[in-house]
Amino acid sequence: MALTAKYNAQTVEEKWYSYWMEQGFFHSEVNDKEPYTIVIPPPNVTGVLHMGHMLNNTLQDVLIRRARLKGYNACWVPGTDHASIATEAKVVAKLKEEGIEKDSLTREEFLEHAWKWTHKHGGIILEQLKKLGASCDWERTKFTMDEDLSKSVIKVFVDLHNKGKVYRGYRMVNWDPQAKTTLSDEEVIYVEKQGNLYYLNYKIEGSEDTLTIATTRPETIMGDTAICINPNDGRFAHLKGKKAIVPISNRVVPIIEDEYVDVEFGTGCLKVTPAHDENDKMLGDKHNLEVVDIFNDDATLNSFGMHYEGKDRFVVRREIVKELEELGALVKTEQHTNKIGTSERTGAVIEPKLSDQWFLNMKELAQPALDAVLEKEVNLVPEKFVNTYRHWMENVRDWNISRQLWWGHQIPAFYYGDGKEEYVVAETMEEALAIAQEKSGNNQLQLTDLKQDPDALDTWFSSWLWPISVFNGILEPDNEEINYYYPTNDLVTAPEILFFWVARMIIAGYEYRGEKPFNNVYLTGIVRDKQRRKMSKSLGNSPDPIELINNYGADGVRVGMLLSSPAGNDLMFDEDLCKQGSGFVNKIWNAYRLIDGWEVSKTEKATEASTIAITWYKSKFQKVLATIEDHYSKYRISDALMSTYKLVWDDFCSWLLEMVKPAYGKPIAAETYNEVIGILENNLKILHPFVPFVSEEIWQHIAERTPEEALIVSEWPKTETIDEQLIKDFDFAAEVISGIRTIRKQKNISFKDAISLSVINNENSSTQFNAVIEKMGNVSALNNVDTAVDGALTFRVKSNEYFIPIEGAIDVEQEIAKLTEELSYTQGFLKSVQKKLSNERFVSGAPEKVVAMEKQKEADALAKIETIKASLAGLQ
RNA sequence: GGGCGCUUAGCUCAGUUGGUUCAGAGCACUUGGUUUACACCCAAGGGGUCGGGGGUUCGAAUCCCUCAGCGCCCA
Repeated sequence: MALTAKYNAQTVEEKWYSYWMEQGFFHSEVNDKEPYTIVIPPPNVTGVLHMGHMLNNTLQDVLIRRARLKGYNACWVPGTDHASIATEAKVVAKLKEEGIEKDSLTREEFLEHAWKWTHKHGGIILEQLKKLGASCDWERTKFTMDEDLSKSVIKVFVDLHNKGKVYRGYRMVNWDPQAKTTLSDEEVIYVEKQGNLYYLNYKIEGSEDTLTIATTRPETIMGDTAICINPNDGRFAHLKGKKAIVPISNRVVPIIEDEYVDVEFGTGCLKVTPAHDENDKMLGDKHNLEVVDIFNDDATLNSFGMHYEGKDRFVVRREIVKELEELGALVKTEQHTNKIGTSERTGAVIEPKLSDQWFLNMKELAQPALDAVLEKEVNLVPEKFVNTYRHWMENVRDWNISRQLWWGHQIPAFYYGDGKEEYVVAETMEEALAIAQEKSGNNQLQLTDLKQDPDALDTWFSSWLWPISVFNGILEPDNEEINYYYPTNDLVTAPEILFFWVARMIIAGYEYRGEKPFNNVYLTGIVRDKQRRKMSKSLGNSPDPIELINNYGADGVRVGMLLSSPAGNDLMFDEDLCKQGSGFVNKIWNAYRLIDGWEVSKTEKATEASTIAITWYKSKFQKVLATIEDHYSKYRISDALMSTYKLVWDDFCSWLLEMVKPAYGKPIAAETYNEVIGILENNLKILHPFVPFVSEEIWQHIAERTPEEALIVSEWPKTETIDEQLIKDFDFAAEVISGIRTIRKQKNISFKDAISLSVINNENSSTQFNAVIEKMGNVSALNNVDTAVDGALTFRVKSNEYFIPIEGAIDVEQEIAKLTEELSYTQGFLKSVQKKLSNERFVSGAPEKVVAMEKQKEADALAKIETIKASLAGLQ
C-alpha cells in the first residue's frame, strides 16, 4: 500500500478509534493482572468541551495508555455530573424562553424537563472526548444521578445523620438570589468592586445630637437593630446607654458597646443589621438584638422595606441615598473598594441570609484526610498544594449541603408535624414512617402525613463519593470490583476544585472505605490565553476544541496541549503549539515514508556506518527511555514528551536515518532495514501515549497485525543496559561533524563537494565512528596524521586537531586571528582552574571527586593550548 | 488583614543534596541550503549581571537576610 505524501489525520483517527472500540481495548474487567485505575472528573451535563477539559483528559489518556502498554489492567471510568445549580438554571432559562415559569410546574413536571434536557445535552462532552482519542471504558459510563449512585448518596446522608454528623441548623448562609438557593462557602467567589462608603447621621433619642455611621449598604438600614461603638473609644463615651433613631424607619435602637468595632474604620460607629451580615449576626447573638429580615428570596425588599417594598436591593440603594440626602441624613459619600461575594454559578452578588439548612460537621471527618496528605499516603503533585490543603483542612468549616433546588438528590428527611424537630431521616418513606411513628408515639401516622424536605443536596455531596460509587462500593461495600479497582491510582484535575471535590473525596474515602480514594492527585494548570487571561466563554477567548482537532488532528492538539504544561503551572495556550504538534506528527509520518520507500536487498551488506549507528541508537534510546521513566514517575508529562520529541526528531530522524540512509538509487541491506524497523517500533511504543493515532497507523502499515498485536495493547520497551562510553564517543564524532559543517558554511563549501579530512588524534579518540564522520561530513578520505597539514583550514575538538585542505590560498591572517582568540579563551579558562587548584582551602575542603575533575580540566586545557600554539607556529 | 508561592534568553519554562561543559530546553530570531522522506524541512549561529542589594562558603541560580514586582488561597 502506497503511503500518502501528506498525513491525513481525520480519516486515520476515525479508522483507529473505531477499531480500538470494536476490539474492546478500552474495556476492563476484573482479572489477575494488577489494576491501574483512573476515574474521570465528571464534566457537567450542562457543559461543552473547553480547553481545560482538553488538557485534563489528554493527560489522563497519556497515563492510561502508558499503563496499558506497561501491562496493567488499565481502567478509565468516564461519566458526567448532574450539576444542580448550573443545570437547573439552564432548564429554568430554557423553560422561560418557551413561556413556562418554573413556579407553574410541579416538582415532577420540572424534573421531567430536566431529564429531557440532560438526555439531550448530557453526553456531548463525552462524545467530544472520543475525538480527542480518550480511551475510556465507555461501557462503564456513569452519571451522578444514576439509580445506584443516587441510592449511594441517600444512604450516605442517612448514615451521616445517624452518626450525628449531619444536622439541621439555623445559620447565616450564602444566598444566591438569582438561583434562589444557598451556596457552600466554597461556591462564593470574592471579587473586588468599586463602591461607595456612605456616611449617615442617626439622631440620638431625647436629644438634638446625632451620631454618624459609615456603611456600604444603606439599603439595609431598615434592618438595623442597634448601633455599636467600641467601649475604649473616648470619642463616643457620651453615647453610652443611649438610643439612636434609624432614619426613614424611625426605629429606636440601642447603642451597644463591643470591642469588635474597628476604631480606625469609617467613623467608629457601626450600624448593626443582624439579619444581613455575618459579623452583625454574631453581635446580635451576643447582645440579644432583634433580627429584622428585610429581603425576599430574590433580594427585593419585603414589607419591612416600607415604601421600597418589591424593589430590588440595588435599585433601593440608589433611591434610598437620594431620600436620605433629602432628609439631610447623608453627610458625605466616599469612594470605597471592597470585596464582594458572588455566586460561582450565576455571578449574582451573594446575600447573607439566615435560614434553616442542613450541615455536615467536618472537623472529625477531615482529620484522616488531612493526615493522609501530610503523611504522603496521598501525593499532591505538585507538592506546593500540600500547604494550601493543610490550611483549608485545619480550618475546615461545617459544610452546608442543602440547596433550594429540585434538580439533584432530594434530601431524605420527612416531616410529620409542623415543629422544627418533627422530622425523621430514612432511606425510604416506609422506613421513615416506622421511625416517625416511634419518635412521635403516634401509631396513626400515615404515609400521606409525611412531607419530604423539598431541598436537594449539594452536587458535591454526590461527587465526593465518585471513586467509590462508580464501582458500587457504597451499596455493596464488598463487591469484587470495588475491592479490585479501589483505591484508584491517579486523579487528574484542576486546582480550583481541590477543596470542592478532591479534599471531600479523600474524606469520603476514609469514612466509607477506610482507605484513600487514589494514590496521586495531579493538579493541572489553568488554560489561559497569551495575555494570561483565563479562557472562558464569556470572554470569547477560547478556541473551539473540535475546530482545533479538525485543523491540527487530535494527535497534533494533544502534543500542543502538553508541550507547555508543567504540573500546577498555568498553560499559556497558543494555537501555534498545536501547529508544532501537527508538525511533529508530520515529521514522524515522513520518517516512516522514507523507510517505507527503501528498496531492501538481501544480498547487500550492511555498511560500517549503519552498523555502528544502529548500535549507538539502541544505547541512546535506552538512556532516553530511563529519562522518560523518571519524568513519568514525577508526573512531568511535558518533560516526558519533550524527551520523546527530541529523541525521535533529533536522534532518530536527523542522525540515525541520515547515517543508515542508502545512497540515491541504492538498496538498503535487509539486515539494516530490519534493525531500523525494530527501532521504529520501539519509538512508536513510547510515542503512543502522546500521539496514539499516527503511531497506530504506522504500526499497522509496517506489518499485517492481528488484533492482539495492535500497538495500543503491545508491550512497553524493556530496559536494557546503556553503553555510556559509546554514547560519549558518538557525541565526540557529532562534534567533529558539526566542525566540518561550520567550516563548510564559513568557507562556502557546498555539501555536494567532498572534502578530505586529516586528524592529529591527541585525544586517542575512538575511530569506530570514522565511517559515520565520512558519510555525514561528505569526507572522501579521513587520514590520521602526526604533524600539522599545511594550507588547510583547521578546527579542534578537545585537543584533537582537524585539517581540511582546500584549493587556493588560505586567509592566513584570518586563521591566526581565529586561533589567537581561541588560545586566549583557553588560557583564561586554565587560569581560573589553576587559581581554584592553588587554593589550599578548596583542595582540602572540596570532595575528592570535584578536585579530580578540576585537575582533568586543567590537563585538557593544557593539551589544547599546546595544539593551538603548534598550529599558530605553523602559520607564522 | 493572615498564609503560601513565584521572579533564569524576546516568549513559555527546566535547573534534584551548593561542586563536571551549569548558565540549559522548546519556540521565536539571524544566516546558508530545494533534482534524491519532510520548507510542517536540513544545517550553522546570535542571545541571559539567574528581579535589586547584602550575607554564609574554598565555591551560590541553588542556603540566609532585606527591598521591589507579580500570582494564588483564606478571611
